Amino acid sequence: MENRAEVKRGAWTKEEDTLLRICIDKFGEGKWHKVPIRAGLNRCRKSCRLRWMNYLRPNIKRGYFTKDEVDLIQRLHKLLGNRWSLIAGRLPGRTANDVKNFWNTYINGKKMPQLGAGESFKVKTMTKTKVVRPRPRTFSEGLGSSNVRSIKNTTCNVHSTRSKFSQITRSGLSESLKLTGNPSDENPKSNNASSSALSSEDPNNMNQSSSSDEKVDECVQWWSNLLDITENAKGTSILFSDQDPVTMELMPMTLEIEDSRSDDAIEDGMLSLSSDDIWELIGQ
DNA sequence: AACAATTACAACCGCCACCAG
DNA sequence: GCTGGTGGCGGTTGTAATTGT
Repeated sequence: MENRAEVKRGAWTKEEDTLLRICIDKFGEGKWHKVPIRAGLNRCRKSCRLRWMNYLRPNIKRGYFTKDEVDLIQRLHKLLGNRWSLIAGRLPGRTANDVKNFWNTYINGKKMPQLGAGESFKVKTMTKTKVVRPRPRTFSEGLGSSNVRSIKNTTCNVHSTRSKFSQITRSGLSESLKLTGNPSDENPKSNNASSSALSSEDPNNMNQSSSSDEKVDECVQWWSNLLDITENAKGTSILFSDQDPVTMELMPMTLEIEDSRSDDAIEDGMLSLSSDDIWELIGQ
């Protein structure tokens, strides 16, 4: 544990940056408690990690946010709330701190965003929206409605206008996620992999994989698909069919749906949603 | 030019989850 | 099951730079 009175605080000098960079180059990321000693820095582990993650790490993009980035931040924030690390994970080169600062400065504060050269984007006024936040939930307790029981053993098939037909199946995924709601949260070390996986995502290829190496991709696909829903909700329906009992624990959106539906909405284990339902859920 | 106010963002703090012993 | 160490996150603060008066 660091002694606050003894470690240096405040702005980093170039010399400190150099020492930290050399240390990471030599030993790699991680083992942050050893970094101050290895690097010869009189800084706490957290400070070293933060400096590296937010400033020194290669490929960090600095400067103006582009229109596309702003748009993506807004949409992801609508979905995820203040889950800055998750949002930043979908913005290559941007750090969670950058995104958070940007949001607090420009969007939350209703100010104009910084734009790339030639951009004419004007950020629209944000209104309070219903955020679909992933939270670990179980069907067996707490909710207690008949609907919960009726769709307890389900998987989720998502039909969207763009992806034609996408099936989200997460067999094996629950193991890696330990049955909690947020893929990236539960596996933070996969964030980089998630970002890279997104670059090659194929919205038409959402089928499950049994390989453990591809679990991260499935996590990404889950979020991608959810985002897809928000973009293409017109004419979208979500259907539940009998399968995989753990799947629903990873589907907070369906839980939201479930909570608000009447018994009539479910027929033969299937729940259909109109586009209005979807828009309501995502706060449009 | 001097000072005040505002902006931008780096850095810190406290908390939480996970894991090993 | 408990505890301490660690990594990671979101909220908040500090402060240098910029802008306004």
